[in-house]
Amino acid sequence: MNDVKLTSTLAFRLGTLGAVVTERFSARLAAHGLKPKHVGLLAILEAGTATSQLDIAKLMNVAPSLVVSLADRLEELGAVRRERDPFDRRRQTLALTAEGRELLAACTGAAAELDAELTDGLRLEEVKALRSVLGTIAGRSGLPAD
Amino acid sequence: MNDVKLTSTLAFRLGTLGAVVTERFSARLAAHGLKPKHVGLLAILEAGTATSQLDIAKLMNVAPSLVVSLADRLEELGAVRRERDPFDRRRQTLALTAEGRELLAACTGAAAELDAELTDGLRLEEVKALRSVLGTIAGRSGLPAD
DNA sequence: TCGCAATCATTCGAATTCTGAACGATGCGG
DNA sequence: CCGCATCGTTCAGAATTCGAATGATTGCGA
Repeated sequence: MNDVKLTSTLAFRLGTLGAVVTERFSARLAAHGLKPKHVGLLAILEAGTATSQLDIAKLMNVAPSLVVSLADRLEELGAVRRERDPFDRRRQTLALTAEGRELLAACTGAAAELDAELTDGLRLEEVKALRSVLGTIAGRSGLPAD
Repeated sequence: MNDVKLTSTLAFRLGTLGAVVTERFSARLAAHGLKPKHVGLLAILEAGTATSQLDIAKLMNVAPSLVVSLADRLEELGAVRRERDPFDRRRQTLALTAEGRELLAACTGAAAELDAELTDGLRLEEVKALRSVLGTIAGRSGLPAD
């Protein structure tokens, strides 16, 4: 008989740990008036992976209508400008403003702080290995790998 | 200047990856009529970490009222029996039934399958290291460490 | 022993988050 | 020019979770 513990499976652990970490990240982001998904959108814009709202929705695995409200909020904060694509006026292009870059940097800093808490006491090589393996798993799951 | 990418922070990656993995786990669980939290509850019962609903709620970082509906569902499936604690009749203790054990085993198997998909192609030592590090991070975050 | 505050489970209304089905505007092939 | 697909938007509602109110029970202090 196989007596694997549920709590030691990656599936369960990544799920629960992900929820806890997101919660903590979200708490830090609250100071900036943002939620994790807002920051995820900013990161996509900075990476240049997508600019139209529909493409962003696909990258984020999220309904296009959700991108609308995320963009609304970000525009309200001056982090993002909405521009009609002149070559296809159906498309709304989202452009990162200078404030948007600052905001993203601040939020990335918050994430880095949280990282420091999470990995406190761990050996550097362990953390590097962790990042590396999570990167490959993420990449294989359709998420950005680096 | 520090040009850390948001997507490479553990905070963000654990969050997004956790969401994706939970989604996939949830899809497999649907065949058994359960959600991840139901299975988490069953795992707590099997581990014997808590039996009263309130203690379970604390362990799961969840409102007591949510445990009620989770337990309702599990009782409905015959996976769990509700018994009044004879020494404190305010307390409802949840007891795993034989079916509950089977169900948990099946769900743990589903998680293990998912693990295999996630770690396919990775070296065994990498996976072991991943489990180990995630275990310590989880333990430090108030989650079961093994 | 009586009464009162605390504890536990439960119910229920509400907040949050997200999706999916419309709809209008725009682009494109014939 | 017309039908049809695409994109953004709106909006109703599904899903999940919490928090406050309630009732039953307990334990404690006077």
